[in-house]
Amino acid sequence: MKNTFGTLEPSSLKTKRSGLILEEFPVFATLSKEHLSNIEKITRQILLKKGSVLFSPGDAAEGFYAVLDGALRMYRVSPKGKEITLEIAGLKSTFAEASLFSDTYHCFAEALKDSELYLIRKAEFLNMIREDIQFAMEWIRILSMQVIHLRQRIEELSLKSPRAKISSYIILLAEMQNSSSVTLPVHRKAIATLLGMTQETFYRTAKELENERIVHFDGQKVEIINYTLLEEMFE
Amino acid sequence: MKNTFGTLEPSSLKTKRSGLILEEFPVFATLSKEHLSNIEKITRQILLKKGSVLFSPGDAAEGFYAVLDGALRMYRVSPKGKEITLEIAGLKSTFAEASLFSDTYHCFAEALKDSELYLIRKAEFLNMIREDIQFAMEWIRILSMQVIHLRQRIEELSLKSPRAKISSYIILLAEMQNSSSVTLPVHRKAIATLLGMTQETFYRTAKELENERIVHFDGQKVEIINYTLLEEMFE
DNA sequence: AGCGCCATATGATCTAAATCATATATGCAA
DNA sequence: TTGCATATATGATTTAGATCATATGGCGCT
Repeated sequence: MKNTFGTLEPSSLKTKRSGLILEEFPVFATLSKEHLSNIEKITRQILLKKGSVLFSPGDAAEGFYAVLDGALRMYRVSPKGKEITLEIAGLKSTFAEASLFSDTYHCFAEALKDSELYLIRKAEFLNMIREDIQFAMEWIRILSMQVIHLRQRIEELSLKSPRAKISSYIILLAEMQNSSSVTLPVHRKAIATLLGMTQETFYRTAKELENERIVHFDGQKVEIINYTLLEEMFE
Repeated sequence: MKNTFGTLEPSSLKTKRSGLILEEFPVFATLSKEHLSNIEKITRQILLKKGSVLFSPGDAAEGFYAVLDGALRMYRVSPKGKEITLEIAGLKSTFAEASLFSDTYHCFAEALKDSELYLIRKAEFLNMIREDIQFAMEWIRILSMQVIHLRQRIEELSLKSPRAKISSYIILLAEMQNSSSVTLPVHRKAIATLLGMTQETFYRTAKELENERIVHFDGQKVEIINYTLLEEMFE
């Protein structure tokens, strides 16, 4: 099922772009055009077929990645073979930033859809930081924000009830996408795993929330009907 | 029970120290003596009584903290009043680093024991970074490591079975303390909460692991008897 | 020394979520 | 277009962990 590696034909790209592609990434929002353009100079485009594995634990860390199209899942495999999803990187998100200070990757990264990525090369990026204190400060800020975001994820996982977890996740998405109509980055099965529950429980609980007129699911779209009630789901 | 604030008499300090106190902090291990000494110049000593609250959500962020003695718990309170422990900061650990880029704290910090802290002042610290690219690079490395550490916590929480969580936590402690005989930073009740389970489940599961001759509990000490088996507890 | 509080500890019961089982819908591929 | 694989969906049963109850032990305070 999972290819060791897979590439797409460049011709299969939906859109041709020009200029500063990374500009649209929330994580880079505060960077100057010059910084962004400098980053884009040290990137390499990567096209991945759905199911293909980008890297595995122990692989030499080449840098970190920006998701231009598609979605990837980071996961580890326990000794007994159980997969634990660490993160889902959707559209306009970055992942594996910590690889800058590690020789190797420490988890699997697998494309959940056909995906287009930028690899931001490690050595070149570190040089950019070293030579530009302004940029270093920005990067420190970005990492600090990441720490805050991860703490939120931890909080989310600690909320034991499925409805609390799902509500928290939908609110997170709404904040990221800055809209009350959010798009699930990947299929529900993968989200269930990310939130540490079974598909069955996810579907059932989602249906409950829908019956209570708190949210409305329509394919990959989720409409938040009652934001206040949704926030109160944290028990 | 919880005081709004509480201080100890300086005379109650167990030890008088001199020189570079922060040198013994793993997180600062790679910093030069000069950097360390510069950091110590911008600290303020804080003494806290057990149960007192250092900061609450919304309080102006003064900086981050280093635990010289004692232990603190960071937690949030859900709308329904449930407390979620985000982190336990024990001896020689730091916390609230992300406050450098936030105007306010976003959780509660409560002393679980009488504690001695250094507050590392925000503005001064940011200046130190800005004026020293070497130091900035080190701080970026430290934040990156933090990101990795938080991801491990997420993985730990996703492991659903209590024995997997407890095993994972003991291994984490063993790695941090670099020994097969680890000391629990705080009482088990608090650890149970951190790991997202009830005290009862923690005690029971711990006893199981003890009966299976995998670990041995003796007060705050935990002896790892069979490291290999412990690692295999991740189901 | 004595009291009281809280951590530690364990049993009994209850319940929510996992598991097992299956059915329908949907998207992709031949 | 049909067919297969996979996502979505839901019911029945099982079970692990939460909850409730209660007991013991150790430490600090007066």
